[in-house]
Amino acid sequence: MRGRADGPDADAAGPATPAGAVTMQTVARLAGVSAMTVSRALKSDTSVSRQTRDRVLDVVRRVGYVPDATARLFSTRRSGFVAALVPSLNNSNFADTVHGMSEVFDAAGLQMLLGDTEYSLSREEDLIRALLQRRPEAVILTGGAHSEAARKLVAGAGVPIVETWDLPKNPLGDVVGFSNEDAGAAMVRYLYQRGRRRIGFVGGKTHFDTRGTERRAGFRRAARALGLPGDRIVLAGEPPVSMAQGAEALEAMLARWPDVDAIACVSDLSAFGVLAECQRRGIDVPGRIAIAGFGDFEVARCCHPRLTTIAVDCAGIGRRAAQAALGALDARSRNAVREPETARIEFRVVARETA
Amino acid sequence: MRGRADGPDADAAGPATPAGAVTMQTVARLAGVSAMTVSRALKSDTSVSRQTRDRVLDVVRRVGYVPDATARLFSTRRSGFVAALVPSLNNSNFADTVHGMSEVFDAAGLQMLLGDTEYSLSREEDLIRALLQRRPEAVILTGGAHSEAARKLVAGAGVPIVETWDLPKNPLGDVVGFSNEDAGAAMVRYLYQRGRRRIGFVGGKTHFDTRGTERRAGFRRAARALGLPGDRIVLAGEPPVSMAQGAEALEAMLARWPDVDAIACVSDLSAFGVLAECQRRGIDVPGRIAIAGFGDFEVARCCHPRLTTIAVDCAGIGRRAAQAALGALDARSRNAVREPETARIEFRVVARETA
DNA sequence: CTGTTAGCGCTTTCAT
DNA sequence: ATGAAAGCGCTAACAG
Repeated sequence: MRGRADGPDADAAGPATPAGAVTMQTVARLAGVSAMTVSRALKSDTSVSRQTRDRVLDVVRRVGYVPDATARLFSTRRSGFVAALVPSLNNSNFADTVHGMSEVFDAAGLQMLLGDTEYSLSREEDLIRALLQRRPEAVILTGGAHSEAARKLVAGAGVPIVETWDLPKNPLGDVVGFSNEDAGAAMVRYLYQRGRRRIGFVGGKTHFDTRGTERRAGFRRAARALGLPGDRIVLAGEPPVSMAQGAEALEAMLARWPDVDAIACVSDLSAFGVLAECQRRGIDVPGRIAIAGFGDFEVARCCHPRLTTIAVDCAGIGRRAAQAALGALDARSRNAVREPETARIEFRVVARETA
Repeated sequence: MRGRADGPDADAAGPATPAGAVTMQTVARLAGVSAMTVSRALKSDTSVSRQTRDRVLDVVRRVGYVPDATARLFSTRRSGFVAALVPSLNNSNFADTVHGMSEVFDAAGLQMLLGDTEYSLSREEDLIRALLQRRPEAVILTGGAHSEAARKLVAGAGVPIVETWDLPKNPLGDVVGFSNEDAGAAMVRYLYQRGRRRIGFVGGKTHFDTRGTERRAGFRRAARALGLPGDRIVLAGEPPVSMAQGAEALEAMLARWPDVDAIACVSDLSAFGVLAECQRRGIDVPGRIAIAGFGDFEVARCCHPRLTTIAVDCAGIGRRAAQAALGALDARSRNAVREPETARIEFRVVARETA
């Protein structure tokens, strides 16, 4: 029990540490030492006698004392937090990236404060505003597109910034990403190589998903460079484009360009939707239409036929982003100069059965 | 700019609020008022003259002052945090639940501290230990199975606790869930109704995924009650069971029980794996084998043929769990008594094309 | 080895 | 309408 003393009335707001809760003082009193000694005993400071430490730790166990990280970090003028924003937590690619980050940050004793921008720049700005009030020691953003206000906010926070999943023109700090445009182009070239000449693209409607937009731009550029039509583009809806929207996009694509012989999709989710819809309509894949996705989602590896896609080391992006943040933090603590770096992550076309 | 004064040396740990950063004091000085007045102006306290407020807010904007939530909440003896643990963030069902929670908590001005237990009770315990140091104002756990130490820890924190996605025998506080055993049983009865008599089950190996284990128990119970064999169970690997493991499980199932005419799976992911493998082998679904999943994942709604499954309102679980936490917090703040409640969430069999 | 003092940035409370 | 003092739980720095 945290042993809230039975004070007359509870705090109005439901305090996390109600008056009368066990604090370091309580432990100190019970152990007959000063708070400072408790503090030292807790951090295995060698300058506490074995005897004293044992006595203190015993009390700690008995009363179930849990140190208050907020107070500790506050007094240290640190927050122990890192803020990380992703377009969606309900997306296996970003979930993997978050997982990669948390591995590294956990080991460094930093807590992650997660935000889900829902592919909206204004929501990103709001989240940044809210999260900065927690004084994160570093901020990790997805992509390079941010509102002007958001850029000012994070830049003004004076903490390391890492942008991921993209190669921004004007980075705010470190970058761990890859060129989504190149990825889009690579897929077109792959399809060309496989003999496809009438290639379409299925993507998201708006520019909020800048990565998707860039893949589309890469599609167009590469198609034209190869002398293919680059205008066979179906915008399937707001990002993130779902499987169902992929299915609908097939319909739209066939209505407008019935002779399409390959469809590159902004993600495996929409690609799988296209595939399923082809199966429903009895369209042979890849016989009549080849399909390609992006992201190497689990479904792409498992479905039948297996989806050709582009694989990126999502968790690796997260780990490297976290390491970059730690590197910047470390340089700062050593008062060293450290130029922000851009790490280009590999992507590769994974040839499977649909294209 | 947070305007770090050019102090001689930065703090050793890369402080979130380095000495010399803009604080309320700075703003106060620049506006020629006391910190207290700044504080009031910021919270639109009416007891500040329009003039003064404007002047203060002007300075705030000019220097880009961002209030320090840690300090504010610390002084209020609150944390503004809610801790939420899920078995996996990379699982659309739980991601939806988290999303539902964050909707409600955002509106209440509470920040979520997320933890990913990776289906491990010991990791759950570690996470609880770590998160409690942040003094969350409420704790939301998935399921009712926790280590003894974990139970003690959260119970001792003296904050509202909500358990989700299950109906624990000995709840720690509020519950928002459903009987996974009933869900497993319901699917068997559905398959029976559709004429299936040789039903198998594909699930996870260990007991860490208690929800999966319960669905399996429900399968067995219902099968026996109907006079069917209840032992056709393939354990496909550690939870969460992947699509690929589902595919492997089909092989194992057919090797041992070649006449199986229906396969109920612990989740849509494994079910989809089974489906894809059937397609690969030219096994007619549902002609020769019916397949059923759980969770109504996106892939289940979109694949071909569409997966029969069990749907749960995942986001709703999150919202209701958050509301329960807020309810408990509110009662506490009003010093009212409030008995923890158990909310039974509906689930329903969604009949589609695979069964 | 242990204790004392001061203070982190903010708000609550009481004065003015 | 505004300010001054005290303190939230903890630790850095210095004393002993």
